Amino acid sequence: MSARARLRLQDYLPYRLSVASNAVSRLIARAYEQRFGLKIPQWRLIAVLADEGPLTPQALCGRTLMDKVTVMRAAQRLLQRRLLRRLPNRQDRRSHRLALTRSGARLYQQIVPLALACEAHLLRGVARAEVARLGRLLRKLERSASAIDFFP
Amino acid sequence: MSARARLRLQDYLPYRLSVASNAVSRLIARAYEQRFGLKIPQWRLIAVLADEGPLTPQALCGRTLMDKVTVMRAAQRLLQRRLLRRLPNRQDRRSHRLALTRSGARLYQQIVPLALACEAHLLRGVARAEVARLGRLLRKLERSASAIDFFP
DNA sequence: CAAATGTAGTTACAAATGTAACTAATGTTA
DNA sequence: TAACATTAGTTACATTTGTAACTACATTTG
Repeated sequence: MSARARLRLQDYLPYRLSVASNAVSRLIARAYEQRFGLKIPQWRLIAVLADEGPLTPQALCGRTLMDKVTVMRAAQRLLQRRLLRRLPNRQDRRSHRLALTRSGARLYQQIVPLALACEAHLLRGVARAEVARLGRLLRKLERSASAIDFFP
Repeated sequence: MSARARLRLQDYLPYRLSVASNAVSRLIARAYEQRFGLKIPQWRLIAVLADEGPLTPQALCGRTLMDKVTVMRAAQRLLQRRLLRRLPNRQDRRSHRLALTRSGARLYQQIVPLALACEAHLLRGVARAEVARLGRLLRKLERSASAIDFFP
């Protein structure tokens, strides 16, 4: 391939994906920060714990795909604010389970409508079927990108 | 809405988008870093300058959607490595235009095939029409997300 | 079961990123 | 045109984020 290859950044998928994701993250981050004083990792922990009940930090890493330091820092802040508390873990004394407190659960109930409204705003005018396709495609991209350690 | 609202993080679009974008960015970042010693912002400048010719930092902000400090830092590194050089700007003496050097252009020619291969790998098995739809959808999300300053 | 190895959570440090202040030039208008 | 406001680029600082070391417990294995 000696012919002068070219590439338009505007149409380059990784670029488009990054720009779109940054814009969306910014929007969400501001919304949660202003209203509830929550960073995105904190919100993610709350969302998962509300959905699945008490989990170890380890398990939270798996569910949120954030690394353990990120989970740790988010949890620390939430513990300070008494939105989470620690339950002992009999199976493994190195570990513990994190659980929402009453006020954590209340906060969750307040956030959900905002979260759903954000999503609805972003997807306004997009057909349900297309949203579903987008979801599947994003998962596929994620898998393809994670599948390899360094590129061919 | 007093009924106990719920939200599955796994199916929440902003979450999926963020996770997919992170995975892809990671992949690309490693590929460029290892082979060419380039960070993503540096690669973006090169890509745009190769495509459009000399531009001011200001103009590069517009094209790449990165802020001026990011552009500045990327440009600085590329100037050090003599992949870029500065051309004077007669219209405005505060400013200057950035241009690829010969070796910058050569590097670009080396990167393009890798960049295209990365994209192809990510999109393997996805129909052209679907790729096009994805592109449009990502642009739409970006616009919706940028359109408002803070949420309703 | 004792030594070695691995793992969960934590802490400390380094690098990247964003925000705000600064400088020099431009443009605006009274 | 002198004073004021704005803009491009830069620099400095604070925050965020990722990486690597550390501690306590658990698991493996000779």
